[in-house]
Amino acid sequence: MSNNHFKKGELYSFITGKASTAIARRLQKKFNAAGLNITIEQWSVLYHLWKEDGRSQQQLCNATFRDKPSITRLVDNLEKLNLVKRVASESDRRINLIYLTKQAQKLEEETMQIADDTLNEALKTVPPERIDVCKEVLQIVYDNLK
Amino acid sequence: MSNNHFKKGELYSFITGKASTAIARRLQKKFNAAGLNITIEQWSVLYHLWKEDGRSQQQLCNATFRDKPSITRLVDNLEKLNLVKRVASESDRRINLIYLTKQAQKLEEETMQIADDTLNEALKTVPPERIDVCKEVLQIVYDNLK
DNA sequence: TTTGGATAGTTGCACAAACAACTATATGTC
DNA sequence: GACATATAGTTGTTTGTGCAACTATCCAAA
Repeated sequence: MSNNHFKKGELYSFITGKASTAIARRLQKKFNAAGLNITIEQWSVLYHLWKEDGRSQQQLCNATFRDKPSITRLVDNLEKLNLVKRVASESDRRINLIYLTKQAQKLEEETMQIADDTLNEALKTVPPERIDVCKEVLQIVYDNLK
Repeated sequence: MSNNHFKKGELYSFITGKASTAIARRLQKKFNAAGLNITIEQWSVLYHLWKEDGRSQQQLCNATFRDKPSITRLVDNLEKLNLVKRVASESDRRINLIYLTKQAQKLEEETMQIADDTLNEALKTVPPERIDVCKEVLQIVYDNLK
């Protein structure tokens, strides 16, 4: 019978995700301080396009764990910022393939460095093996619920 | 020198908080399925009022890790739902003390049970000692950045 | 070949978050 | 007491999220 392990006082942070909220806020502040005019959510879309350019919006939904309207609007805003371009698929006209602009390609290195720094700040006092356990637990949580 | 421990592929989930997003969504669905007409964010405010009723909005900001405008609007919406009432402090007229209504008091048991169930689903396959490590790491992250 | 169901994407609406600018009240110092 | 400063809360704007309803396209079965 699983772990009736959580006392009331403990469940709150898990649900509200205070840690990831804190990380995201710090990262956003660093982006702003660097004069980078993008949101964390926009960055999370770019992140997956840097890994593989030309994904469809639906693929971005799966990758970013967002629903279709959210991606529609993130892509809208990224297009306004001239960071991506929608290109209709030739083989299936329902599909938009999303491509990075040159301007967006230039952002990869700097923003990844900032993200790296942010995580090092967040985790600087945590031994690597405990980080690994934490990552694994969060992955299991995600797999259990997704 | 800290842990240059994160390879690119690993930092994404930490930043985006996929696990806590998944938990929150599942909890929201369960609230909806139970006919409970409240959001997770509203619930998180009620949560702290159940622990101690009559807190000020500023205290709720600190407790929920939200800024003042966010709390103003959450309290607005909770008031519309007849779940809390703003009462001007006698000693300091800048302060609103927020009190639960009878209707909100009735929600505590049911919603806490649902939250408990949700976390048990999320963590059912995770050994307790690993959960503890994960909680500690997340707490440290929060303390490092808050 | 038509038709019915699935899939990709968009739009409208309500709610929430972050930031800046604002009002009102309190407090400490001269 | 007057003034500067700090604190509590509100409002406006932009951005993002979740849901439902919608359009367009594809595909498979009759």
